[in-house]
Amino acid sequence: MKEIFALVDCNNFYASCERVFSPKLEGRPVVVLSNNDGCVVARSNEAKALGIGMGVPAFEVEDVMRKNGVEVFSSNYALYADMSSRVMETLLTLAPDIEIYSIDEAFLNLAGFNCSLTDYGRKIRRIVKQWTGMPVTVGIGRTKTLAKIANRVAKKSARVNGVLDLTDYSCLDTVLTGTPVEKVWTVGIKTALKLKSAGIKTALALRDADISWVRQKFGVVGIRTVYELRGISCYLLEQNPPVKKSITVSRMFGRPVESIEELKEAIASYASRAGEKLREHSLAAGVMTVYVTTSRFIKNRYFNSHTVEFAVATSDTIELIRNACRCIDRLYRKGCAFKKCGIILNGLVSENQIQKGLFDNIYRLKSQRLMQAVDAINIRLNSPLQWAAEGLGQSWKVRFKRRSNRYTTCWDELPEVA
DNA sequence: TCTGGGGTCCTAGGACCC
DNA sequence: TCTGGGGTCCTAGGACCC
Repeated sequence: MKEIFALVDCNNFYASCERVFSPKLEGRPVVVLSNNDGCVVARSNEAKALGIGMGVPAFEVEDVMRKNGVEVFSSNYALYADMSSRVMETLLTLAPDIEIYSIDEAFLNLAGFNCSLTDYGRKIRRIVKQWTGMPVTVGIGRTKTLAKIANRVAKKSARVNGVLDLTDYSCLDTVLTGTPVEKVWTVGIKTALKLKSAGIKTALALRDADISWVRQKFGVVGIRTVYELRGISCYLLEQNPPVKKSITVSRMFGRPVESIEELKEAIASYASRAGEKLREHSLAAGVMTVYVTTSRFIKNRYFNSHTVEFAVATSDTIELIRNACRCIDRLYRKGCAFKKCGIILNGLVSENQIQKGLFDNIYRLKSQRLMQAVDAINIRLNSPLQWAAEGLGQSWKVRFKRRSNRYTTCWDELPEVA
């Protein structure tokens, strides 16, 4: 049986999450900012119409936002993650095989559905909106790449009412002609430039490009994209989330950090979070990299990193913090105004496949029990336990000046009905 | 003054082995 | 004088995704 993919994509996801619990935002321009209220990461259609671009620094659009009364929010990850799982659970009732592709997108396998796929797409839209409040768009195609293109067109064209089915679609060539090559999935900024300089400007031109030339210039990724545009599926539905290969925790600071003590507090708190993530996935890390950096936007940027290998893979927060702080001792440079630091864990292994060490002198069982106890307590507490190394004041912490309430995950912040 | 965070895959090139 | 060839593994960096 031939594959049929539907891509269900939440419209302006973060902005729509804010609207669900604040209906007065309906019809108004809404913008959500990244960590530290730095960049624009989501915009309602009204905000897009004002010319506010994706990813632009907030300070660059401050004037236009103020003049037009744009509603501005800091990122509220607790809310967005919870809304995402509500949407995904709803989709699971509408199609048995789904791949959760990102926080706001899922691929559905619609092969074998004996009905009008357009009608089914409309049903998906209606039910997701009714059950979760989230507006979504549905694009349908014979490959993931074509489903992506269908979704993009459905978002832009009011005529199709949020659903476009490109399987057996008579105007497929017209759609591909109207799709700039840089909008094709897997074609990024560099590849698009190379393609355009070779005269390939649309998805249609890429579909009809010479395959050996594509292989030579763009490798197997390029080949797959061309085949996908031709309706030959190269990317299958992946229902089981792949095993993690790395875990990163990094944040910009709320203000420049110059003292080694504060740098250590920050890295300790990221190491603590990294340990939690390891244990959430029942993993242990064999390798840890710590990096520090000053601003990307100054001339004499200082960036440095240091990697340590653990003799025995670990998920023990105390061990992570101790080693991360040692890394900071090596990386710190006096007089630098640090803007960010981070920790990357690699060499991940399942916690029941840890290779024991002959000369290991750490009492692992004890530390394991301690971590279990800490995790269990933190699940129940609103403000989690902290390690002393994380510091008390934490004035370096990221800013979230305009965060909305965590309506769905925090008892103190439930929506109120007047 | 102010510029996010967390991932994956692929490839080329070096190290190393027989 | 003359210095092979083929294979694997690992890593860093590039490119891309949301």
